[in-house]
Amino acid sequence: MIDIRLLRNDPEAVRAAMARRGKPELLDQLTAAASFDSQLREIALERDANRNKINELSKQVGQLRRAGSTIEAEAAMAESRERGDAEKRLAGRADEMQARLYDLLLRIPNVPHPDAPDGAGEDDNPVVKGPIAMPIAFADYQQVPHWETGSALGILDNERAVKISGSMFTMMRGLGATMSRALCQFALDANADEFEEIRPPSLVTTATLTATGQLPKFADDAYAIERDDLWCIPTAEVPLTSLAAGEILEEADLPMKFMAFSPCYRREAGSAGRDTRGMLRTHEFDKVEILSYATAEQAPALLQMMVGRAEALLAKLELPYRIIEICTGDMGQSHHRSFDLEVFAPGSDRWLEVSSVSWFSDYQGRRADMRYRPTGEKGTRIAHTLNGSALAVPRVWAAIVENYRQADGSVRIPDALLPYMRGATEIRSK
RNA sequence: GGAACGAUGGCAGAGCGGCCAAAUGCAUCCGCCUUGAAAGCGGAAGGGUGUCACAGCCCCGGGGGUUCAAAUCCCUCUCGUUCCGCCA
Repeated sequence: MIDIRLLRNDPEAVRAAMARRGKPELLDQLTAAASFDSQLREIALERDANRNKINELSKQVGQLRRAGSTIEAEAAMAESRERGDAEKRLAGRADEMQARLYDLLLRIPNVPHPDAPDGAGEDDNPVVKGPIAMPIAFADYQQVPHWETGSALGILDNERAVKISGSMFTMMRGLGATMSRALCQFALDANADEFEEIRPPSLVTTATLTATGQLPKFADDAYAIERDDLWCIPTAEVPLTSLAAGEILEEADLPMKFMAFSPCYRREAGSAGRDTRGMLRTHEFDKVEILSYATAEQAPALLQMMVGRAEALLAKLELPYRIIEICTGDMGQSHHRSFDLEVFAPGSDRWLEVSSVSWFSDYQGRRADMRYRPTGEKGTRIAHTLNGSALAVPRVWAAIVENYRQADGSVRIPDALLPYMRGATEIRSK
């Protein structure tokens, strides 16, 4: 959520920042929120004054009773009773206004960081680094889509995945399955020096999915288990962000860094027909996520650090990659500043987004009610959150199968994964 | 799924419908004492909203109700503990 006080005190600054997202309706939402807010404050003021009077009268009743002044006590009770009706009416209106304001605020996206590049959509995202390790030309034998190589080698069996679960599910077999797990282990091991490993639940409550920003606006993208009022997580970001929900942290403990392996579930409601071949877009996939809680001051350096962490994995896997920054028109709802890492897949002949690292400022922290106590200061502040995919398995798997394909149709295992492959150095058909 | 009990400040733990934002202990912070520390003594200290600052208002798991007045009574939900049932 954006800071309603900031909108109240400096509406022009918020509007100017929000305008950079290029969606005029957002400005209308800001206007509506500001109007609800001022109405709410007006009613609350009146309600509180009335409550104060009731509280005072009630106190008097007790005192008068004890003093034996029954008649005066009766009078105070009568007056207080009358005010009770006004209290009900005012409280009802205030609650209603509060609910409307809250619901609206949940749907308003974060404001972009001043340094985030302007742009209308994904075509305007600037490349900020790379391409790195990009060959001048790819060999013919590399320009084979991973789904062809995968089924030829028996490591990808999407036909049966579809039989079992329907379209847009995938299944790896043999050394393909092993390599999938190897990628996760590799990503976890590479970050274990600084990030605490968490194995979070994959099913979460509505409140948890609201904190990160998926709800209420993007309910169609998530799998719901309605009978139990639970949701399948689309990323480990969701449970990790709510780890400290409702808590007050100490500044001395920040930044806090976590990593988690988890399955990720996505309905892909808006992308029917896209990337239907292979495993570039599936309803369920594995991912290792890294995430930090931080102060506002610590966040920018952490963002760079986390981009560096994700990059290091691609470099160690010796895949061709580049880093792009997300422009204001393409930014996700919760994002304040965001970078994507892309790997080139010569068989699919395209760049694949394999990681997204973002700073959410206090947007998620406010939704999750996650604060910290600044050392030597009174009060609390909303914690900042940052997260990123360390490694999303299927697309990296696909990129490896294409980049590492050899002239005889086999696939060499990247050196970085050798410790996790039970001695296998390549994958070839039996 | 059934039964019983429970949920109060960082933790533990009192709390008669009004004198309760809430005793006490531990932990924390600041003084005094001490060469320094411990002990001892004295003091400070919850969160939110709101205000220039006060005031005011809200918060005793969530929601609802009774009452002039609710941490306290009633209903309900959630969670926890124990026992039973089931089960990787």
